[in-house]
Amino acid sequence: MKIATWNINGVKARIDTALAWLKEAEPDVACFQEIKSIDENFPAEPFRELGYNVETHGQKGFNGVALLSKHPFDEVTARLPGDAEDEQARYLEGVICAPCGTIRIATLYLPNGNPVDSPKFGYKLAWMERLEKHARKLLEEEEPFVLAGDYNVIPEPEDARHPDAWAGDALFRPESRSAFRALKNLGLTDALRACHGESDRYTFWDYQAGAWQKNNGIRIDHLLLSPQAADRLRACEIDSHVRGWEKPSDHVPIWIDLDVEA
DNA sequence: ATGTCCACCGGAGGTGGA
Repeated sequence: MKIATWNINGVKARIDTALAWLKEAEPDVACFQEIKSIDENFPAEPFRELGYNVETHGQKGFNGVALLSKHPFDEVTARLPGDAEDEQARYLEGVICAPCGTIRIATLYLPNGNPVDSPKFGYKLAWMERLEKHARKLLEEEEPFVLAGDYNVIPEPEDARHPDAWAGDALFRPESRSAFRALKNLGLTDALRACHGESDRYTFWDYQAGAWQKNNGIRIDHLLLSPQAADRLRACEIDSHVRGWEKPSDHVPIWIDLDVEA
């Protein structure tokens, strides 16, 4: 079963690119972030024509996440628990019913957190604490699950081409990295690092200053796996070539292959 | 030397967000 995640940076602007990639990659499940659309305006039909069931949790103008699955959904839940006041559309979790069994998959768009001297950084860290608490609860079930998305965290220096340039940025602040480590220390597996030890594997290249051409990238899109999912991890790859397409997102898809019959 | 892009509002380009 192939599960992918991709910050598409606007579904309206990216519809052709997204459809082209889905046709090429043929994931069973795709997690999208930054759809920048309300649910009513999400162009679900072209995705349905490719055989996907579509679930969205959007808001006007920015943020917004979506789940696409070739298998039917069961108990889809929007919003990360822990703050009833949080109106930002950043989390959608669904249980997928595949012939071989069920798997829980979340699409998440973790707050950027910049500038760090603003309330945005506190919001990011609070959101990460809520995510840890929620993951802790999911782990009690001892079932396969995947937390996939744009974490807006550079976990280690080797996850940036120029780590020094990110010193002080919310994506690389010790507090953000520590919160990401805390998540992993619950017993979750960073799929890319489980499959590839070497550096120079990035998922984001800024639109500015020729970052893609210079390979000035960072790794901020991650799939964290429960032990029951990690046991079945066969592969994890980054579709970097998509960054070189016409009208690209600044992020590229990253996917895993799990050893379960799709 | 940010050298960019997206969406909103409103009906041209400024603004917020990344």
